[in-house]
Amino acid sequence: MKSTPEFKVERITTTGTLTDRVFDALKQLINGEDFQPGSRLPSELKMASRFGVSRTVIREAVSRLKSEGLVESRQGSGVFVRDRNMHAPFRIDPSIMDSVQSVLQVVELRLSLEGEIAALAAKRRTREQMVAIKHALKQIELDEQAGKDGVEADIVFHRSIAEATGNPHFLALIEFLFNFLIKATLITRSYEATKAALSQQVKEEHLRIVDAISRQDPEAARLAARQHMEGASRRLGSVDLKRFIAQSESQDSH
Amino acid sequence: MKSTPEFKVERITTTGTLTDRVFDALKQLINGEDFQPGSRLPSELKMASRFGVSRTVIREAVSRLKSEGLVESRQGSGVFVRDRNMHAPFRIDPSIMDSVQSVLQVVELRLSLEGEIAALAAKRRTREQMVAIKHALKQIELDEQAGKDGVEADIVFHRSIAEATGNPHFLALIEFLFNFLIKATLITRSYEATKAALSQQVKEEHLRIVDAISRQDPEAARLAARQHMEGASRRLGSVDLKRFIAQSESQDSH
DNA sequence: CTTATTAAAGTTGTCATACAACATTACATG
DNA sequence: CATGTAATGTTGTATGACAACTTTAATAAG
Repeated sequence: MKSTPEFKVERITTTGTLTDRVFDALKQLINGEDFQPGSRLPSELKMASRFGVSRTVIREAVSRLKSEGLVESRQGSGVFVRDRNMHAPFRIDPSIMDSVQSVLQVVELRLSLEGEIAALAAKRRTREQMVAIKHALKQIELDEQAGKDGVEADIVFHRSIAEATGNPHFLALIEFLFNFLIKATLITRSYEATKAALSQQVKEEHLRIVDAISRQDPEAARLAARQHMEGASRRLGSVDLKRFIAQSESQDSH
Repeated sequence: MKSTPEFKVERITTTGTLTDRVFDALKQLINGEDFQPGSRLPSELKMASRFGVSRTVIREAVSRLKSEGLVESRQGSGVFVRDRNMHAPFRIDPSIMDSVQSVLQVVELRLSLEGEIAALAAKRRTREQMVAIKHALKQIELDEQAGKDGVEADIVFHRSIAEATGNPHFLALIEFLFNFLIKATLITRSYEATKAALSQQVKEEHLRIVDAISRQDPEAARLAARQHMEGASRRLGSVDLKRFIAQSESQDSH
């Protein structure tokens, strides 16, 4: 059992509750070089003293670290840094989504996945799933005609395709990525709506995907989905994103 | 502001600390149908009473829910279920990794990504990154000669390719997936090591990937990486996984 | 001296109480 | 009815106590 490394507390400067702040500080500490897997954090009382907060705050912060899979506690013994494990989640730090580059990186990840998702959907889709996909595509059109932004309908469309992969992880991951791309999707769709030619192109791209899935042609589906996402990425890149990102930030600060 | 829905507490039966158990129960409740985004959880005191635990336990559990992005608290007002947001993590439930099908589904997700990663690495890799990739490939061989299982070296190899994408999300996501596939990788490599012909095939697959990246040929890199991962998946599928999964489970129960 | 047993100290998990800071509701006044 | 004040309710934090467990230290026995 490794000894408790030297505990260096830097002044907590972030905003939020004390628990939030201690959690952030401990997380950084653990992700640093001093606390290797297996090493033991100082006792709750010592940490409370070091941070200048009550034991309650420490316990709440440590409870969160446990949820992140970063530590495990053993009653009577202490709190220990965990090895790489299946409990740690995959996250994208929301605070980085204030740069155009970061948005495009997330878009790129999604782009990579959508091609694969469409190919698998073409292989595995059931009749019912095909009906749902076609219905979702139709709903995009109905929403547009009703004057809506179409973002939710677009998400439902892509979700219906991900469901047809029969692999829940594709669905969960794409849903996860939607969270980061709602604003970007809104931007893209707004831009596409300003030009009839673009709008038509997007419809055709969607149709090509659906057609390939219907025909159960994975290669065509992959290609169509990639081309659609690449087109969307290009269209996103041709819009001045900064204005929208500034809005996004003010919205998130409530 | 929506009213607080009816609060139905089912007897907590799972193991772990009370905080763990209340957290699980609340999470299920929130993911159910009664608590829509915007709705308010009962007050801490009421939940403590309902669950038959102290307010401390509730607070610790709610602190975790906040970390999961599932709720937000407003001092003086209450705890509210959040909309879809960028704070919620992507997780794969470790408990499902006890079935062969689930392992193969995670493998499939990784398979999809590795092709895209290799293609991007071929487009973007720097000289230094190319050196690191070749070095990592050499290290696999050295580890095998030293009698090691080669799992860590294999991970380092794939990691070096993901780094060459220049997109941190691919790297982070593939690292995340490694956590679930360590055992499967061990199984595959063990099986591959039992037959000289297989072992040679894997080396050639690796070489083909590295060659394509070196030549900066994205299509060849994508194809080579997909073929390698498909081969690995087939090889994994031809092993009796159940024995190993049983072992994995007993290891995780400490 | 070595080994085994017991006691003491330390640590996490939970409970209870109190107060600060904030929000909501109820009541009184013009 | 609108406005202001008081009362009540809720989250955030601190403190103290005790239970359940682990580790270390002290003591007794061979």
